[in-house]
Amino acid sequence: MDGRFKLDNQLCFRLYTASRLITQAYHPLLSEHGLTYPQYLVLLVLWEKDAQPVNDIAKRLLLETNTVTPLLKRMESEGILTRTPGKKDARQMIVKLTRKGRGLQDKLMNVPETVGSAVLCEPVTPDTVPELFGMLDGIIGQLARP
Amino acid sequence: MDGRFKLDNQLCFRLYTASRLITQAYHPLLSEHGLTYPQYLVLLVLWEKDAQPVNDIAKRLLLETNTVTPLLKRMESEGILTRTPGKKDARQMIVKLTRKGRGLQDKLMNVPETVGSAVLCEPVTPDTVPELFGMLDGIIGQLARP
DNA sequence: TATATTTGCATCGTGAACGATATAATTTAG
DNA sequence: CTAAATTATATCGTTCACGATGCAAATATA
Repeated sequence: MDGRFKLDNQLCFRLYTASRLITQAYHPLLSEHGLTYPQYLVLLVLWEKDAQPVNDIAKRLLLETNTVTPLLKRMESEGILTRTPGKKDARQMIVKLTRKGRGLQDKLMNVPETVGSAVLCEPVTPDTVPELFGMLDGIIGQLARP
Repeated sequence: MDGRFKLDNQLCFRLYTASRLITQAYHPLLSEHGLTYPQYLVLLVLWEKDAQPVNDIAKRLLLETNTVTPLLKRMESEGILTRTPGKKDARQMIVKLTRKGRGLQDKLMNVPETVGSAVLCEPVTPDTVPELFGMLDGIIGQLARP
């Protein structure tokens, strides 16, 4: 018996599962405001810097525009943001938060801490989280296509 | 400025991205054999123990049956496995690999190592991987609903 | 042994991901 | 100044995830 195919030896399965479970932890907090987790990520990007073209948002999230475009259109129809053609470059769609989109920040103020504390456990503490960040950043840097 | 909403401070975004990127790394290796990554996970489960009911497979992968059922039906139509009603309990569908499903193990023999080595980087080495495993298992154990 | 509850699986609808492809605007070359 | 190449975004098709719901078989309860 080789062990190379054992599920319990797979890094990817752990990442995949941990990612899914944390997303599930966000779900009740976000759906209360009509948001999904990827939509929340878009909000994080736009709260940091408003009025960005689709491409910049996609690059920041390491996603393709064919994933982000429909997501933004759903958020637009919810009145969270607007998509307007750029003036300098008519190909670009500039994405801008509405008042409602900006206002969501106040309503979600407690989300990061709620989820953060739900994740804390013996091997994952404020002390060890930087180490975890470092390893995940290493993997991401290794695999992200530039 | 608070920092709580900074994308770069989010554990979940890192997990989500790392998971997606590793799955992408599997993609060319698996699609060559007509497989997706979740289908590969099902194979890992069945290679370890063949002839399991849907529920056991779902539990092992921490997925719901409404995710696993369509996935298994696609694999069935590819001739990778069979689904037959259980004899003791007629509600259970027993999932069993075909010769083709078992044979895939040989064809995918090099996959774990290929992906594994693609992920290795400065902060993620054979020495530090157990630490990463421990932290991810901690998070999963914390969030998995029993 | 009827009836109620639980269990195992399936169906349905929605929203991602993502490869492949299309389209229009911009930039570059000739 | 055109024609070709590039860029920004969008569309399409397939496959997950997953909440909600349905249904039939099995089990528990009265």
